[in-house]
Amino acid sequence: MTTPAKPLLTNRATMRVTINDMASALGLTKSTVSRALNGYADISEATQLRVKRMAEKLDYQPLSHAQAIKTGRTRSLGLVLQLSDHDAHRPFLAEFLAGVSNGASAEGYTLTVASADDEAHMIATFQGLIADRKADGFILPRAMVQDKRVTLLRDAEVPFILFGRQDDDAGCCWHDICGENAMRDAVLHLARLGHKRIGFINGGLIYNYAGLRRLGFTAGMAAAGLTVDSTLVIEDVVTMEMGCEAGKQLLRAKDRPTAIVCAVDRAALGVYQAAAAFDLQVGKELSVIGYDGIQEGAHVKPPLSTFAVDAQKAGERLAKLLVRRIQGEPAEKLRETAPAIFLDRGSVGPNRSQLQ
Amino acid sequence: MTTPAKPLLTNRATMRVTINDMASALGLTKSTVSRALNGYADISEATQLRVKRMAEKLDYQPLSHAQAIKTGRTRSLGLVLQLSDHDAHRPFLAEFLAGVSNGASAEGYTLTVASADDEAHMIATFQGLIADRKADGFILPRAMVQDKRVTLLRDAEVPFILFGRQDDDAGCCWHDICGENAMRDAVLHLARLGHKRIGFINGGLIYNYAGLRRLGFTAGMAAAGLTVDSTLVIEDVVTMEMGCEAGKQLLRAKDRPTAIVCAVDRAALGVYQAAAAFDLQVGKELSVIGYDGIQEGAHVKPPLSTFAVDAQKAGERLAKLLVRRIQGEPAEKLRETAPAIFLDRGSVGPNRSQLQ
DNA sequence: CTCCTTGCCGAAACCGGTTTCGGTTAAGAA
DNA sequence: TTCTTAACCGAAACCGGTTTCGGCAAGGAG
Repeated sequence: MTTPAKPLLTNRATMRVTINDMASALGLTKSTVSRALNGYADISEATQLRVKRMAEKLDYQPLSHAQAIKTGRTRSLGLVLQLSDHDAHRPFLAEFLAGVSNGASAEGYTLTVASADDEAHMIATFQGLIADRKADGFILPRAMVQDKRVTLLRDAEVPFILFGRQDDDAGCCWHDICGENAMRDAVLHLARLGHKRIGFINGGLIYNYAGLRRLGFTAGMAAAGLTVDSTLVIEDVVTMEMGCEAGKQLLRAKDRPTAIVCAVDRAALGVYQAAAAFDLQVGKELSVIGYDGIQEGAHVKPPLSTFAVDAQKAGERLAKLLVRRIQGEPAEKLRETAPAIFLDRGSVGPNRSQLQ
Repeated sequence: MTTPAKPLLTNRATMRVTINDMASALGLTKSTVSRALNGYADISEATQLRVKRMAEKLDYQPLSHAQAIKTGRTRSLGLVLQLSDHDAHRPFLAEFLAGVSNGASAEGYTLTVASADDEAHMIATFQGLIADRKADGFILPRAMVQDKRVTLLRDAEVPFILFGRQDDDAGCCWHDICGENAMRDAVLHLARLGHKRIGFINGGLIYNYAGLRRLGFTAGMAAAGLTVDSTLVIEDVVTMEMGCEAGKQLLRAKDRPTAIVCAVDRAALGVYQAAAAFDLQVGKELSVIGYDGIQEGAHVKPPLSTFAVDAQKAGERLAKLLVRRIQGEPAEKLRETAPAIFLDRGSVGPNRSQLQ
């Protein structure tokens, strides 16, 4: 057995300036330099300033994984993507990732991304990343009702933040879009246009948002003085195909709805197909409102009226909040929601049915 | 000035087993343990085995950033996404990322992702990641003709791999899909169906693939015994809107093409709109072939015939090749291509024009 | 039997930081 | 003047690894 193959580069061309360089440039010891940069109280203001100026001048930045071996924190955020979940978040993935990455780097953090096929692989991935201290905290996209990630991270005492909310909220912080308000507003908007029989196609029940959006829908119906017909509510629809099926089922009803609210745009696009199968014109004979604001919605005819979520902004907020969590702020202080923006396009119109 | 806020956790619940634990469990020194695990020749086979067994038993894995401070390598791959480029790679982003992440973790590497808005931000991001040693090597998606990333990384002597190819190939390794073969085959397929006037809508000229695909198109025309009408070739089309415009321009020609080959699916979807504007039925009066295999192509009517690329597989290969590059294999040995898979769906038919 | 390798491992330095622990100096109190 | 105290910084240990160097024992050659 021979010595292993030599790496491509032992010493990289770009020689960094280390804390020792700083120390000798300043005539101080490296311990003083370190404490000055970290704002310790036992270093005089004058010295702190001198050190920080020199750091600026020499463009010194401590090597994150060098400090990590002592501090345990590596200034990086973790993000584990689950792929099996019916590509529900693929449309926003690029924006979301950009947001997270920007938010992280604005705070001096980097982003470590992993992916997992199923739940078992997922928790194994988390455990690996935690054991290797690859991330100081995690961003959990798509909060679920029974979220194993939450229990895992809570047990391991690793900071995390949810994109979505959580009922069992101990140690949970989050940033979320108020989907329930959007659903409520959708119903109210339709009611104002004279719609009375309004169908609801909900999203994936394993996700926490589904319960909230159903609540928003029923709240809207109640506020509009309408009663919810449980035969007009279909749950757990996440793809266009399923949306088409659900749409057909609703349109097949003897007292067909004049409007359908969808918890996700993909389902709404499926409803377009169902409407076509029933020779109904969307926006005239059938009103449809979606949620998500995916690009395809702008290209169908008529353009889908929907509630757009700013995935990039959400990613950025999540990253920034997680950093604050890592730095010790209590979880309860780090919970916020943002509204979805209604895009009133072509798929909604006044109720034309005889029943009105 | 007080001491900074205490971090959330000083010692995490999950106590790792360190090399010292290994050493004392084995009755060896940590230097011996380290060399045994790294396969040094001056450690006896018996001891190596004993150490490795114990590592297995105790589930010991060296902390990557602890070794990094000495070795300089942190077992992580870097990926910088550029967002401004007309969302050309967004459709595959999820699959691509999954592939990269899987390939990396199969080799014991993690993935560090960053994003950049423009070129300046991009190189700044690279420099930051390099200075902080956040990645041992980089995956460069979408090889460009003049690729600043390549020159930057070459200068910094940091390993990298291209998704795409590069003319100035010193130090470059890559994995790429043979788009030129796909374009050639598209032409040959159309020629066999009697098409003679074949238009070509090329993709973004800043990318290296555009030149290759144009070459493939002209090679196909030559092989089919057809001459290229330069008025039927439109360059630099990357969005559906631009594809629609380009399609209209082609269909406006006095001797209108009976088939159009598109270097990217988005352009092909634009051609669908153009065809609708000219009251031409795609697949009958106008044949269209795309390239990429994006999901939307399966949902339009008729379904778009296209060449699908396996983005996940590509990501996986890229990660694995990059690891080999990092471990010292010469770049020339790490260049490979894969074919795109033709999906013969509904948008291609025999030439029905009177001219045939 | 001595000398020289060779095989094998321990000791110690090192990587780039952080953090604890003292020690010195100057200022204020007695 | 002397003692105490606070302010400030250096020395050294430490984090979890890697790598160089040197030493010991066994084996082969002379």
